[in-house]
Amino acid sequence: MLEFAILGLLLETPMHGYQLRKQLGLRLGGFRVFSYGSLYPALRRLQRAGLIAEEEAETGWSKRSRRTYRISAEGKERFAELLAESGPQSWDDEGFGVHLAFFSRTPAETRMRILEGRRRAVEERREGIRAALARAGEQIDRYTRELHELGLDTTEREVRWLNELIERERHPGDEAGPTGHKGEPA
Amino acid sequence: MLEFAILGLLLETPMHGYQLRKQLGLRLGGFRVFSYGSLYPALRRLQRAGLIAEEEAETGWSKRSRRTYRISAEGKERFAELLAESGPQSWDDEGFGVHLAFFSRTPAETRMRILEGRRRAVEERREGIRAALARAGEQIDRYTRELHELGLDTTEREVRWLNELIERERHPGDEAGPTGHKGEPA
DNA sequence: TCGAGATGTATCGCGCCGATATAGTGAGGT
DNA sequence: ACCTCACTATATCGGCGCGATACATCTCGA
Repeated sequence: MLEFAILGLLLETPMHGYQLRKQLGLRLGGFRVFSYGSLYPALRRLQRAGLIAEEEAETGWSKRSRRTYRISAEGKERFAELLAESGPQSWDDEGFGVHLAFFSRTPAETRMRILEGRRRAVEERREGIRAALARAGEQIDRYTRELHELGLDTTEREVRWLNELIERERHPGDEAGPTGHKGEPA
Repeated sequence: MLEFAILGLLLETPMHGYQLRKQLGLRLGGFRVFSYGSLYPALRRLQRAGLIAEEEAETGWSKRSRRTYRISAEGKERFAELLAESGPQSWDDEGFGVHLAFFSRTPAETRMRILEGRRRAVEERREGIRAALARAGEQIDRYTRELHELGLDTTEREVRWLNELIERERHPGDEAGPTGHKGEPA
């Protein structure tokens, strides 16, 4: 997932590690932050695989060491492949978020599969919570119950949110309304 | 976190790994599921540390291998320590959820610190999202914006939810109303 | 001038994940 | 009577990401 995100960012512009991490945080909207302990190893993996390359330091560097990375042709291919894929890793919290960050570049068909897969995953989580809430009945810890209720509310909202996105995917061109994503009847 | 949860469950009743995992899923309401690849190593760590012990198979087992674990005196002490602690690991999604699952056993003072720490963490995430939304302005990807808006909504709700819990901690005894956790004025 | 804070790269140990292997148990169907 | 399927149960492996930590440079204002 990190590698996917790195490729996506480097596709737009070359960067070095530090910038990459900031951009990652920005693009992912704080819902996910990767640490350097993940980032640098990931960069080396990508480099070893030939998907990214270090840029030559054209400017006459005095001291300060920085390595600017640029995506390679193979990297672009790989990114396109990853973009078109959908599977369990695109449905969990993290994978979905990262995929969504590059959704404009994602083929429409894949978008649909990811959205529906995600919906299924969230519905399953919701049912899990419902089950726990029901099974535990009266004897359940008060705080746990509250947490479950929050979880229920959150998952229900996300399902509704996904339904809207899916609906819009099905009827493109209805995007006229200014951010009219609140106020649906049900 | 896993070890904390295991101790908490074993405090109630001895169990073997498989049951432990199911209970974990149930108690945590599906918001968190630990895999066996985490569970069994954790059990061995706890056993090595002397916090849990394997029960002798009293019943004349024929074949089926199962190991029933029971919490030790040291384990109980350790659990009490963990219960009373609060720190960054109690404020992230996972840590908070696990802590909450044993909140009834948690000292009131610690409950307060955890609740407030969590609120702070969620508020920070919320501000991170707001910043990303503002900074990106108009040029931001449509889907990313939607995701951020969902995240904003979710974090705002969680803050409100936390405020209610905190308020109730401050005024114990007002628990009369039946699940009246919806419909607060602000 | 000098120190704080941002920029920048890097590594280490460890916890957790997903996949996988292995196998006993119990209920239902045919 | 037999078979198969789902469930119960334990265990390991490689790999990824985390938090902590270390180190060095650059920038700007007191």
